[in-house]
Amino acid sequence: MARRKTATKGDIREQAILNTARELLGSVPVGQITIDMLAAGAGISRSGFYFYFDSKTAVLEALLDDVAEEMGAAARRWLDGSGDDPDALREALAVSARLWREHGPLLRQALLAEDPEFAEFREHVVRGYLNQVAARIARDRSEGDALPGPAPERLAQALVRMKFAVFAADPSDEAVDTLCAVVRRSLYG
Amino acid sequence: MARRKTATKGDIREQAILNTARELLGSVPVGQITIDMLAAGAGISRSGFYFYFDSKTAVLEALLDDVAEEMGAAARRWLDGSGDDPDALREALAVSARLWREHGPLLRQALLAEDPEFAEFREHVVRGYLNQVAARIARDRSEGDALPGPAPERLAQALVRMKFAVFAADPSDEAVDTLCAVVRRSLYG
DNA sequence: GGAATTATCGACGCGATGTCGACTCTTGTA
DNA sequence: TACAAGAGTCGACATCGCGTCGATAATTCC
Repeated sequence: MARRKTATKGDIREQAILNTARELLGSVPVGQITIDMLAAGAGISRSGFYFYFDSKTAVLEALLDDVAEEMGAAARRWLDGSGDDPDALREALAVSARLWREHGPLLRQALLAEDPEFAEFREHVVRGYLNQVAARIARDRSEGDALPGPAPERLAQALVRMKFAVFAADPSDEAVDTLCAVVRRSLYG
Repeated sequence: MARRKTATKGDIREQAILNTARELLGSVPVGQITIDMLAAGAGISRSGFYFYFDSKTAVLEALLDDVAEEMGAAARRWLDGSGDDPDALREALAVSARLWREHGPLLRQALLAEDPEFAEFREHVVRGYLNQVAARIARDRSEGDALPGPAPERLAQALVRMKFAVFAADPSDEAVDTLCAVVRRSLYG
């Protein structure tokens, strides 16, 4: 569905800001990225930046949006399956690890940002993910595939947060193995 | 061992700053605490603050030092034991949860601060804790108490980071139960 | 080809940080 | 006890990053 004939100048600039942010995240601690840098990278003045985004945080949020989607897609297969499915689980974790490797600074920032607006967004995303995992656990339990134990929501919270925390510190393949093992043991014994 | 006759004026002020920080942490988001507030709370001018601390971060670090010590002490009993010891484990986790309830903002801040100096301190502390847990796991394994599985260091990392992440989000008694269950299942089946 | 809309900038005011030099206490000691 | 050295304190700066405003330039659309 063609929305507009040509990308407006503004669209280009907006992308330029986003791209600059992506690049900077690779080399500069997120806390030290300044609106000046973003604007300069996009070839506009600092005050011009505000035409496109309300704040630095808004930029990060836009970036995070994309990554969060990939993250969700990566887990879909395991989430939709049932019973102990090592392959699906490992694949989901492996993709997740890759995303953490590629977007570490951004995701780490997302994980702990104090900014209320940002925090709300994060909690919303995490909450959704948590619910899906909890549902998966409840399903397995009711079908007799998974062991009884802590409430599904609680267990989901522990495992999901473990995943985030471990990948934040070390998104390696070994970490994937370890998480796989802990998750399977916690759910299926 | 009496070190000094009287606490010097400076010592008192330093404590006053620390106390002010403690109080503020209970009511103001850590990111919004300003040196002004700290100084005012201690009854000195903003520039006077710098006589005692190099920065806001230095104050937080001093506070964290204390809490970290309590945290370590809380885990000692379980760390020094061996085999599946639900009581010791639960007690360690329960005390930990209490500390998170009491010092949540500070600990959360510590968990994610970007400040390089602070981050180094944190990693040092976490690293030490990780090693102790890894040693505990290795010991249990070699004595045949714990199941084989991922390398002790890896497993320790996953479990410890899970603990931090879960308590950061929710240091409740239910969380203690859940963590207890996951840890025991991961180690002893 | 001119009115609306879109894009851009410089200048301003704000709040926080950190530094400096000067001033005032305190304290030990000659 | 006087007084020098050090401890403690402060106000005045200089700096930086943020966000806003009003003016202006570029573009699009009728």
